[in-house]
Amino acid sequence: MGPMERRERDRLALRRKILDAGRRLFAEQGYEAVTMRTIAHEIEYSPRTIYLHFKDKDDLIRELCRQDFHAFGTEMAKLAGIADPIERLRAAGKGYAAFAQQFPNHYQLMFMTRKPVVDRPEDLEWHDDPEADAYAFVRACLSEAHDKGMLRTGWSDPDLAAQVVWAALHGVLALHITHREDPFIPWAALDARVDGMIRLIVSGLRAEPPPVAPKKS
Amino acid sequence: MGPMERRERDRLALRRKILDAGRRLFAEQGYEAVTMRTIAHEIEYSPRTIYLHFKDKDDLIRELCRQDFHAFGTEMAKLAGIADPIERLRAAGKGYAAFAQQFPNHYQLMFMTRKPVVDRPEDLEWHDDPEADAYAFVRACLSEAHDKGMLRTGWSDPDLAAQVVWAALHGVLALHITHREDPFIPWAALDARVDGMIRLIVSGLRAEPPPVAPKKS
DNA sequence: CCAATTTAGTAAACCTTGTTTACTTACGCA
DNA sequence: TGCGTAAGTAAACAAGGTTTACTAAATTGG
Repeated sequence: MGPMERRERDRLALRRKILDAGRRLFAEQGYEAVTMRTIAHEIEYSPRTIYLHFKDKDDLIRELCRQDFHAFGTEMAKLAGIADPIERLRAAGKGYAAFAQQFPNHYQLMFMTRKPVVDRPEDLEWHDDPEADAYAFVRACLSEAHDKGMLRTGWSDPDLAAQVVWAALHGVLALHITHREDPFIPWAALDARVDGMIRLIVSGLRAEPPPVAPKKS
Repeated sequence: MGPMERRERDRLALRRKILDAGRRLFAEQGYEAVTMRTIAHEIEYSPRTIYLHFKDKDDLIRELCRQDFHAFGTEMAKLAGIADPIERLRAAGKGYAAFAQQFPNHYQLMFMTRKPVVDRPEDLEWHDDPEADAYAFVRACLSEAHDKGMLRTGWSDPDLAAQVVWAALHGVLALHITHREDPFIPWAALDARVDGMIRLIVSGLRAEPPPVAPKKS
């Protein structure tokens, strides 16, 4: 543990400090309201110092998103214990909406901001793992539901199904975040819209109970 | 028609010139990429001149949005001839998606940008008119469908239904616009997603054919 | 231990962009 | 003709992302 190690440790500590301050400030005030100068002031370093750790503001944001995506994916994965894939999906939808409601600025950064394409291959490696990637989780639920014959015909492509389901919920949250104060729309309560959308998704996807039920006759 | 009238005419002509240049540039390059200086240069006036017609950049944008919303609403109203309210809704969904696909920057401005609350009452007056307000159009379709018993139980609130339906489609288009180049998601074709969403909406909302059909037995 | 080099950090400047101030010009009108 | 208002401009200001040029500290090779 020579001086080199300590320096590297200090370096990482400062990097983390920048990330933590950035996350906090962004969460509180949103992307545009937080300036590099603000972050620098917050951590008591000069603005230039941030650029020793991140190429630019976008790079910093992207790193925050990366971490948040990962944490979000592992959060989703905790629902893996629910046996019924459609119930699992329902729970995932509730969790997704709760996250967006609790951290609208993070949601905005993660799902409502166009990020220039990244080419670094290492950024891709954690994907497709349902343990860490929320999209893969949803896709897996729908794939399983389809294989068990629980879906209507026409939903055999798990990617298409996952994208439609994701988009449906995203729409509710995106409209809430951008238009929540719009006086033109007589908004129903957000919870009602989220529940309504989940209801729409489930009744739109789920196959009708085959003949009815064995009890009736 | 003295000189005063001519001056007023010139004034309005310049205002329109600014709006036209702004619309064109915004449509091509998006909100952030277009600067007041760009617009000024485009119309061959000094930047200051724009401020004689619009309070600030936001005011200019808002006026563009206002016009576009109105045009969009009247476009929707052309579908009023379709008798079946659910089919009418389906056609409106297709039209909505086509607009977003053709003018993604306008769509972004109109539906994906948070606009400070406006207090001018005259900006509200054209609302609730299904002839000019796309939201009111969708709401009316769903209200009619409900009254004709075409919807499942639980969709008696036309505002909630309209907001859920709108959000579902919006989600597809918003994700397309912000994440279309995201390498993390194996996107299905946009048309497939739009059609899938419309299918999901219709099968999620429409009441099942009552006992089956009189033909079967 | 000392000098050279690398590294971390800073102050000040640069550049772009929205916006305003202070001035000029042109025109209608008495 | 001269006055006042309206249209227009150049230049400046302010904010914010980013860079340049410099300083100081620490590591390292001899």
